[in-house]
Amino acid sequence: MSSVTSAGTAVRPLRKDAERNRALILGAAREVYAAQGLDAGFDEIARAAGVGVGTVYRRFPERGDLVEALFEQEIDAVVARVEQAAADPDPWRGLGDFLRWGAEAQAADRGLAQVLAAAGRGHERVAAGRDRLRPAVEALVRHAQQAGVLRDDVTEVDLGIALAMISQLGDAGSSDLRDRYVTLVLDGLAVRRDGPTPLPPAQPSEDDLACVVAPARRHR
Amino acid sequence: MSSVTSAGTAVRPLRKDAERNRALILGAAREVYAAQGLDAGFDEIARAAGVGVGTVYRRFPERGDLVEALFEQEIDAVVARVEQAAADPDPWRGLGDFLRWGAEAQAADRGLAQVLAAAGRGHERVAAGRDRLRPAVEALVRHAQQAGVLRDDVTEVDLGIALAMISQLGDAGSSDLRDRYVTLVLDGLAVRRDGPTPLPPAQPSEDDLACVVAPARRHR
Amino acid sequence: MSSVTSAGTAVRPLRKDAERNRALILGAAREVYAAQGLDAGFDEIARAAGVGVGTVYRRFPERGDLVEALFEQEIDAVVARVEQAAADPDPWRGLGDFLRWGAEAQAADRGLAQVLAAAGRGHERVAAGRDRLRPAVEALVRHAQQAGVLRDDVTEVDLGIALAMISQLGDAGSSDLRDRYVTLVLDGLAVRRDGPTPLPPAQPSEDDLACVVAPARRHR
Amino acid sequence: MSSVTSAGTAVRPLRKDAERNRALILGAAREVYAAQGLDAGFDEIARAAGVGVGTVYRRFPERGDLVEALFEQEIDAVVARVEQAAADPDPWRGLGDFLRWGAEAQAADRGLAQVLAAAGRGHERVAAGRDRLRPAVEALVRHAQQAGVLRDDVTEVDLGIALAMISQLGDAGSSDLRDRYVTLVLDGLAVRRDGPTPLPPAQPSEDDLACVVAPARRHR
DNA sequence: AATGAATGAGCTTTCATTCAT
DNA sequence: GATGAATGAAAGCTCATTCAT
Repeated sequence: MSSVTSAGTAVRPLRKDAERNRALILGAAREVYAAQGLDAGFDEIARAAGVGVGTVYRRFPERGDLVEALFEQEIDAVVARVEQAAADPDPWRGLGDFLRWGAEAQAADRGLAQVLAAAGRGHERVAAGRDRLRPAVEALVRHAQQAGVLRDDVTEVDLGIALAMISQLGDAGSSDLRDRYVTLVLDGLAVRRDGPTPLPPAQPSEDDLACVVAPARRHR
Repeated sequence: MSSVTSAGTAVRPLRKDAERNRALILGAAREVYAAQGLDAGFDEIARAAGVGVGTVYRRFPERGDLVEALFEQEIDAVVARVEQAAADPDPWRGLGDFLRWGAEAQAADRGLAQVLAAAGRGHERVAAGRDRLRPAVEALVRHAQQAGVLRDDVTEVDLGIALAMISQLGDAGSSDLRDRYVTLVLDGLAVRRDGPTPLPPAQPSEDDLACVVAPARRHR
Repeated sequence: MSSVTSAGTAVRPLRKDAERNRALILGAAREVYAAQGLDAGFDEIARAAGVGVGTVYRRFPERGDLVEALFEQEIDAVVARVEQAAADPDPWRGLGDFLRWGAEAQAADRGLAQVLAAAGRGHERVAAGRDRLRPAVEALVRHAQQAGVLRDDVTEVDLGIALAMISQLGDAGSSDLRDRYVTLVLDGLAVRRDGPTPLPPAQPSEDDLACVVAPARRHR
Repeated sequence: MSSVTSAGTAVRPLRKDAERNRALILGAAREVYAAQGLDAGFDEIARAAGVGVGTVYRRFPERGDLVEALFEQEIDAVVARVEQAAADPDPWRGLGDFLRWGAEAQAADRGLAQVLAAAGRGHERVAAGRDRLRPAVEALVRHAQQAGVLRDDVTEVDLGIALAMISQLGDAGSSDLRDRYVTLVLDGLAVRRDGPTPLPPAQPSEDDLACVVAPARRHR
C-alpha cells in the first residue's frame, strides 16, 4: 500500500533524501509554473528548488514527466472541488461555485490553465485526470438542468469552454472582476422566461476544448 | 504632407526605396504576426519581406515600433467596422455583429488578438487607436441600452472583455464554435424579463482590459 | 567560374569577411581535428579560429558539413599525391612512396585517419573523394603487378588496409619508425623468388576497409 | 595467503561480500571493456555487475586501478599463450599462431587491444605484465631466427608492433580478413631467398610500442 | 561497506541584436 | 541605406565523480 503511487503502479519507495528533493522540485515547479507557465526551464525550477539540474532530470527524465506528476495532484484537487460543487443541494449555486472557483484557480496558476486548456495533449495522466473531471461536470450540468435552472442546450463541454474563457482574465485580474464575468456568463446560461436563443452548433466536441488558446510548450 | 507620418510627427521623408522596404516589411509583418503572434522573430519577418534583418531593425529599432506602425492601421479598420455596427438601425443586431466580427478577426489574426488584449500596454499609438475605438463601442452600448435590449449594468469595457474572452477560442476553433459562444454571451448580456443578476463590481476600469492574458513577449 | 565550388555547385560567393572567417574556421578545424580527432567540439574550433560559436554553426549547420568541407580539400591533396606515385616510372618506388607518404599524412592528422578509415560513412563528398582515390590506387597496383614486382594476389583494397595498419602507428611515432614498418609490409607485398604464401580470403571488399578501427564520431 | 593480493602487497582481507563484489565488478568490466573499449563509463560497469557506482569507485578509486586489476589477469593468459607458441617445435608455425591468436584476441576485446597498445603507459602492473610477456616473445623470435625462417633484423618489439597493426582491423573485421593480413605480414617477416630489404631504424625501443594509437580516454 | 542520488561543469544548439562591409 | 554575417548569452541535456543515507 505504502509502496503504491496514486496511479496504482507498484514502485520501490524513494530514499528519504530523494523523496525530499522530489517534493522540493514539485513545490518549486508548482510555483514557477504557476507564475510563468509551462515554458519555464528546468534550470529555473532547479534553482528554485535548491537542487542541481541533474537532479531534476534524474527524477523527471522527460519534461512531460514533471508536468504529469505535478498536475496529477493538482487536477485531483480540481476534481474534488467540482464533485463538491456537483453535490451542492442548490445546483445553481454549485454551478456558480464551479465557475468562480475554477476561474480563480486558473488565474492563480498559468500552468494549470495551460494544462487544462491543452486537455493533456500528450500527457497521459493529465488526460486521465480530465476523464475523472468529466463525470463530475456532467453531474453538475444534469442536476442544474433537471432543476430547471440551466438551459437544456448546453453540455458539459460548453461549461468547460465557458470556464476557459473566463479564466483568460489573467493573473492580474482581480477576483471581483472575474466574478463579474462569471455572473454575466451564468446569466447567459440560465433558463430564461422568454426562452434562450438557440445555440449553434448542436454539439461541441470534447476536442473543441483543446482549441482554447494558450497552448502549452510542444513536448518533443 | 509627404513629410509627415500618420502620427503627425514631422520627419525627413524616406528615400523611395526605403519607403518601399517599409511597406514590404509591414506587409510581411502583417502575415507573420497574424499566423504566429507577436513573438515571431524579426528574422522571419525579414525573410518574408525579402529584405535583410538589418533593414527591419533600421526601420523599426524597437520591436514595439513595428507593432505600433502595423496595428495603428489595423485598428483603424476595426474602428471603422465597429462604427458601422454602431450605426445599425437594429442595435441588437449591431451588437451581435460586433462580437461575431471581432471574434472572427482576432481568431484570424493572433497578433491583433494580442494587441487588443494588451490594450496597447506600452504601445502609445495602439493605445491611441483604442481611444478612437472607445466612443464607437460606447455608442453601440448606448443605442442597445436605449432600445432596451442590453442590460443597463454593462459598460463598453465589459463588451471589450466579453469580446476578448470569446476571441480566446483560438485560431483552430471553427467559426460555428465561436458563434455558439457569442450567442451564449449575448444571452447573458440581454435584458431578461425576470431581470438580470446584478453584476459585481460596479465599474471595471479601462485598465482591466489589459488583464486579459495572451501576454506579448516577455522583454528581458 | 569564380562562383563555383570545387564540388561544381554554383553558389553566390561569400562576402569577403565571411570568406575570411570560413577560412579561419577551416584552418582551426584542420589543426584541432588533426590534434584531437573528429570528436573535438565546435566550441574549441570556434575558440581556435577566434570567432563565435554561432559563426561556425552559420557556416556549417551540420557537424558533417565542416568535416566534408575540410576533408574534401585534404582528400584532393591525397588523391594528387597518389596519382603522382602511380605515375612514377619505377612502380615499386611509387608503391613505397604511397605508403610512406600516406602513413605520414595520417599520423600527422588524426582526423584524416578517421575520415579515411570510416571511408566517408555518411559523408557524401568525402566518399566521393574516396571514389577519386580508388582508380589512382588501382593504377598503382596494376603498374606494380605488370612490372612483376607486386604479388598478383593483392588488390587495391589490400593496399588501403595495409596503409591503414601502418598509419595506426600514431601521432607520436617517429617518421623512422613508420618507415621501418612500411619496409616490412612492402617486403610482404613483394614478389618473392620462392613464391608468396597464398592469401586468404580471395577478395576483401571495399567495405572491409571501413572495419579498420578508430571510428569517427557518430553523426546524428 | 589470503591477506596478500596477487601483486604481493599486504592488505587487510576484504569482507566476504566485498570480495564477491570485486569479482562481480571485474567480470562485468571484462565484458564491458571487451565490447566498448576502455572509455566505457563506470556507470555501465556497475549496472552490468549489479552493484552501485559507488561500489565500483570504492573498490577501484582510480579508473586505472580497475584496468590494472583486470588486465593483469588477462595478460597472464596472453603470456601463457605466447609461451605455448614459443614452445612449438615448428618455430614458424609458432610465430603464425602468435600473430593469429593475438589478433583474434584483440579483435574480440577492444580493451585488451587498447591496453596492449598503450603498453601499460601509466599502468604499473600492466607494464609488469608486459615485462613477463617480453621474454616469451623474445624466445619466439630467437627460435625462429635460429631456425633460419625469421629475418634477423627484427626484434621482439617489431613483432609486438606488427601484431598491434593487424589488431587494428577492428572488431568488425572477419577472422578470414585478419588471416589475410597475418599472412601478408608474415611474408614480410620471412627470410627470403633474395634477401630481405634492410629495415630502418636499427632498433625500435620498447616505448615505440606505446605509439600505436587507440589511445585510452583522455584525462582532463 | 554499499548504494544510487546529487552535483555541476561541459557540450550542443538557437536566436535576438549588433555591426562590418 | 541595405545587407546578412557575427556575436554570445541562454537553454537544453549528459555524465563522471562525490557524498549523504
